[in-house]
Amino acid sequence: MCAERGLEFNIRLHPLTDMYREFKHLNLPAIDAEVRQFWENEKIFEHSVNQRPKNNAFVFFEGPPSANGKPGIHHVMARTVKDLFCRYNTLKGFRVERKGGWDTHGLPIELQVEKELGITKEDIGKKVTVEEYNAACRQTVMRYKNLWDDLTIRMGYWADLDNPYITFENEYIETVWYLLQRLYNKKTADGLSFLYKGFTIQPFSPAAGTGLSTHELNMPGTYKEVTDISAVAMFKLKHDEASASLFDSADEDVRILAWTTTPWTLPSNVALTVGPNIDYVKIKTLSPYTGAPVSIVLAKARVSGYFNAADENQPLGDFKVGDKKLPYTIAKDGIKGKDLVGVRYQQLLPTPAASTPELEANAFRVIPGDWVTTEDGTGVVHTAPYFGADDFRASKAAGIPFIGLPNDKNADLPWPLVDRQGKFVEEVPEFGGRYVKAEYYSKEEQADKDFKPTDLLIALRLKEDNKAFKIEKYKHNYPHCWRTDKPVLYYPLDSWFVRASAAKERLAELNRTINWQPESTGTGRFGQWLDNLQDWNLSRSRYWGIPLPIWRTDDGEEEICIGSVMELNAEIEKSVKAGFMKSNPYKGVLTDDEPTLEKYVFTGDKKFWDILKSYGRDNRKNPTEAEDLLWQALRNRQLDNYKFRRQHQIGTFIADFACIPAKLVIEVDGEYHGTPEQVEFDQARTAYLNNVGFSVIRFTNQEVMKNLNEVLDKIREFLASPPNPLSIGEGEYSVTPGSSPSPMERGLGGEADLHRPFIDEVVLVSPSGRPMRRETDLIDVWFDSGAMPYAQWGLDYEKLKNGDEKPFKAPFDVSYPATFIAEGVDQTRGWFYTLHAIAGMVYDSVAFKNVVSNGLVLDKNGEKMSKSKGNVVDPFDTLSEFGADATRWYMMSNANPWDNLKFDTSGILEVRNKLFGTMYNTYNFFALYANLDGFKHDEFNVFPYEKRSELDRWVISKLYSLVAEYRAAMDDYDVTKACRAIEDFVDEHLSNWYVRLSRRRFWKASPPSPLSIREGEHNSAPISSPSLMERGLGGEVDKQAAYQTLFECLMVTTQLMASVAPFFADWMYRNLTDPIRGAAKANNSPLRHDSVHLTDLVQPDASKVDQDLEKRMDYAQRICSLALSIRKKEKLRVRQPLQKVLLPVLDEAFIAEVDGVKALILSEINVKELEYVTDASGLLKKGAKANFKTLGAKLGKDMKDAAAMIAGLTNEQINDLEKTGSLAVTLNGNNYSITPEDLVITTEDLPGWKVASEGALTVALDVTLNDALVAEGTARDLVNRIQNLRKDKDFNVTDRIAVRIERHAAIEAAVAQFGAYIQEEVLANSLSLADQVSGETVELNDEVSLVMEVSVV
RNA sequence: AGGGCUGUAGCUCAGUUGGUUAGAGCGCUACACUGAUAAUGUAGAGGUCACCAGUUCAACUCUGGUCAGCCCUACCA
Repeated sequence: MCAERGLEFNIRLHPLTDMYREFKHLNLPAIDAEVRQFWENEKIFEHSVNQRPKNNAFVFFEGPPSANGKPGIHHVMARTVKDLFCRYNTLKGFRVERKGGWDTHGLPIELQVEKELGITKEDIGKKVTVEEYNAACRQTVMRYKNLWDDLTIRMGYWADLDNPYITFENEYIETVWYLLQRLYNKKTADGLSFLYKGFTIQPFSPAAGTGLSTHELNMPGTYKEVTDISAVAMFKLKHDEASASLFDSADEDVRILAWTTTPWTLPSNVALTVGPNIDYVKIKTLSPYTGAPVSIVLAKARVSGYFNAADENQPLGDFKVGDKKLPYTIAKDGIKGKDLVGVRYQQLLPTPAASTPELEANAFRVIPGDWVTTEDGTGVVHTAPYFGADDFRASKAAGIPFIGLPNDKNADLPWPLVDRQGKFVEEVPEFGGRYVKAEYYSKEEQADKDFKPTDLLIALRLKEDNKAFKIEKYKHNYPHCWRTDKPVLYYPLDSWFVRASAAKERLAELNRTINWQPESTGTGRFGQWLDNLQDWNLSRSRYWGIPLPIWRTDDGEEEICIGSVMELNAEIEKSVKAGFMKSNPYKGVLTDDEPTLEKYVFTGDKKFWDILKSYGRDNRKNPTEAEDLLWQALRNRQLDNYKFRRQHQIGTFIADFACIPAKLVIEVDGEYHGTPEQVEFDQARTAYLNNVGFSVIRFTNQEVMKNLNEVLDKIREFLASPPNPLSIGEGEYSVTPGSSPSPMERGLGGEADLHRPFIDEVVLVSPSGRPMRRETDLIDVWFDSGAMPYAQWGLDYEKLKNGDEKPFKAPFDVSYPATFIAEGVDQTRGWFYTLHAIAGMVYDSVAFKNVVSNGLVLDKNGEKMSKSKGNVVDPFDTLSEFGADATRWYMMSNANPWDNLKFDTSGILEVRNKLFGTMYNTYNFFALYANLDGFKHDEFNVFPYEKRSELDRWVISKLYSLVAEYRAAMDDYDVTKACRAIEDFVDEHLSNWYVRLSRRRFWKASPPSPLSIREGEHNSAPISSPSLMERGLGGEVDKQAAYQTLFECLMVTTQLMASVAPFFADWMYRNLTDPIRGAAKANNSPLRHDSVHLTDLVQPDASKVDQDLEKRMDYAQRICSLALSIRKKEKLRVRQPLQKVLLPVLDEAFIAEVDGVKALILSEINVKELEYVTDASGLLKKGAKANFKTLGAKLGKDMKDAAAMIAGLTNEQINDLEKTGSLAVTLNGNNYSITPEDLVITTEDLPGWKVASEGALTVALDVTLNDALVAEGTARDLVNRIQNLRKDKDFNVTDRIAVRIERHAAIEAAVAQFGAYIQEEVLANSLSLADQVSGETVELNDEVSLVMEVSVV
């Protein structure tokens, strides 16, 4: 008996014995903790990556999270997907590097900072400086980094956290600049740059004086239902060649109707847009407000919106202004939109100051637009390009000029007629100076009884001038500025764009090579988005983000786009020479020859490790005077024989002098240490060194130079009585890079920062010698994330100088493009798009080959989780309660990752019980007996498969079918399918069939006892149920086979589970291999690895799969199920043996197949004989049903009649058909020949037997009992009762006992005939009947109770 | 508004190229088993496959439309 059995679960990393560990309970969180510790101690993650060859990479990109918010349960979901495919491919032998990353820029961070500082955007630069503001962002952005790291570790997400890329680092920013420069230099076939400045119509809040991002526009409550004044304006046509067909006579007043909900845009109207394929009509009617006769043009489908059919063809003369009935006549029908294109009209509300010849020549005409509909309005869209994005596009496409006040800098882009405060410019007649929206006036002004919104005034003007057809109030949703709560205008703003539209086709083409999971996201959401790709607006007028690296002269004539810090430096040097700048603040930043200590130390990054050393070497060569002086006194163990080192690396720092044995660091400060940043840096350094056990003594240069002896005395003093015991000798320091506070944690920026405001101070010189200033925009943070494949490595200046197309640091060359990425489906147009767009445009490549987009995590009622609803699930609580594995498995198996998950912890419980509980039980079962028998798996002495029993070979076959299925699903990135296949195997096949049927094999022959029946003698035992010999090989050999089979099942299943359930699988693996690992290591065998995550994934092995065997076993399972259901119906307990089961023969192979599993069946259903019935017996009554699949194709319309006919076939007809192989049939005059394949033949009945059937399979059971059967049943009941007593009394499994039973007629026969059997089963040395027994009273059945005495001998 | 996903048992989900008895697990009910035992097994009840039309001999499956939930993108005038 294992020493550990009976003890509570305890954590132990290394087994004390060479036995299999046994456990009392399954405790997944405890397993997590144990394995986590093991991974950390043994650096399993690092090994799992490093042991794989570099030239066999599976490339994964981490979509960086932003650490300014807390992680949620949905992150567990997303990261599980990422983690498991990385693990899976590691097991397949790939090297899977997982560089972590942090997204640090963006509006959410800025908004959070503004909230915390209590400021608005307008205050930046006033109440706080840009520098302070950005410093605050820098601090905020990593606020919850610790929580994130904790989650990463606890959920078992393997990623390199020590070495992340961080988007605010100079090196990252620089690489982004490089990419932008490539876009800038890239030209379309027409010579247009891929990075250009242009006008765009953007949401704009005049009240706040700022543009709004789409993010801001999507904030809750932004869209409000408002009532605006809408106008249908009448645009009077000019009579010319283009419009001639619309005129009946030259003096006819023909007008086009157009509807608007923003009348204030009418003075800016320059075009009318019609749908080219929409039908329009000309109607003769009267102007409703003036009564003047007019001919109007509008979409035919919209006529009913303005006219009542009853008024058609009524005399016009009857109408009086104010009448509701407006008579009309359709004067011309069948006008297509395209017929209207080119027709000119008179400007509706002219602004003389805005008039230009260009405008007169090219504006005020009808243009086409595909987006025009006839759902409302008139089917004609009033088009004012400055105030509508669609309008803007349509006008541009049609070559319509813009309208506005003359712009002397750019004649093509006149100033809008509405200014940035939302007022009409003064030059607009009648309305100049008025706010275009009523809401922009103060409450008092709006409350005035004479107050009229501008829209209304314009509408009234139109009415008066006979230019309005209909004025009415209109309710609709309109976006509002979330900050000021006032309506947003769409307004033209200067922006920098990426000309993505020019790469549209290529991007779509590249997309078709990507494997999307699910596919529909790629073809649907993403594909269609690409098909309608617009240019990418990069500009953001914010502060905390990557600055646009473009400098321009004031007139915009000369400009430069900077692609690296190296280039920036060169340009700054020129500028310094030209006198535009005093000095170069970026000197030395990021250049290879001059790495700065601060740069590398602050990033907390591993890559500086080596550089740090060389930095130290360089310092040694160029000591300061004071350092040199001190060194001369310390070197060569001069000072009390202590060995000192100079410029020595300790952790993440270079110490000026260090005495390792004494754990002392001596710093000699130069004058340059006076700046606040350096003081802070020094303090941080001291804190860090103290933290790792070093003391720091600090001297100034002066102290050393003037009083060297005093300095030396102080050092001696310290060495004499060091605060720390001299416990550590010279050797390794386990100081991990990254453990020092990094700048993001400390909020340091510094002058060499490429962010605003520092970069804004750079003024460059143009080729013609004029100053160039930076375009103040930042770039869209999405560009940051899309640039990560390149920027995570940074620029390699050597490659850059050599003109390398991809001048990025190693290992970029083997890390691009990604084999696999994963992220939430909400990233489709975010990260997925930006990755794709940049890769496609810059390198004509995909950025990723396979992508899994996962869905949302909703609460259990299917509602979105939100703080306000209070239904947010804390991932840490979940992990603590259920463990990482059950949570991960639940998330992957419950629904496809791309479907939304209704997160319900009862689902996790289910997974825990069903899968993990079953695996655990199965293992514990194995361990219990393996320990009892001293079984150890021997990798080099595997019992040949072909000699194992049917049952063993069957489960092995199932196992390797599972391996194949699993690998296929995983290779297809379909983890749900893979998980479910494993669940099915573990529960259905391994536990419920294999282990259940094998139980006896493990305990029966052991321990050896005088009374136990040798397998070979089993046939002579009174019980005639199938022997072990029949089931398998029997005896010790069979037992070894059973152990090995079960071991293999557990081991392989464990390995398959390892990707999704990494903790449990490793725990299981180690439990299974602990007793043999020593030997495995010595032999270098497959199980030598310390962790399952270091092993090689089991290969599919077709030779172990036996389809026929699986089919046989399937018969066995179905036959048993049917037989048991008969027992159930007849109320015959399974312990009661029955004499015979009958099976009608289905086909020729049937007998041979069932014979193979006959023993199993008989044992399982406790029946003595199995007999096959054939036609010849005459017992069978057959029925037939049509096989629709084969017959349907043959018969077509006659199918229904055929089905009825076949159902009516007699026994003889069916037998005939089977014998002759065909049956001629005539249906509805058509002749057909029916073959046996066209029928499904079933056995309907076996007269006189109890029958059950499923499909074609039928089972009949002989339920008659005789005395012998009853006695045997009773004997088994007795065994059962005695075993219960053994258990109640807590006897050991191996205890021998004596049994005395009260004499009773009901059991006499059983004991007389089956006494030996009973003794054998219950390990009884004696069994006797007595008149007087003192012991427990046990119910044998409803009528009989017995007293039994059971005692250990 | 457009695009996408989803809709099958009380709940969570399967359902292959269309084929006639639509499955699994959980839950529920009943029973069995009792050397895997705080386990396990068997059986039963439970369905208008969201709705409507169409194609077809035959539709959960294909087509069109409607409805509902969710996501993304959105000033349709």
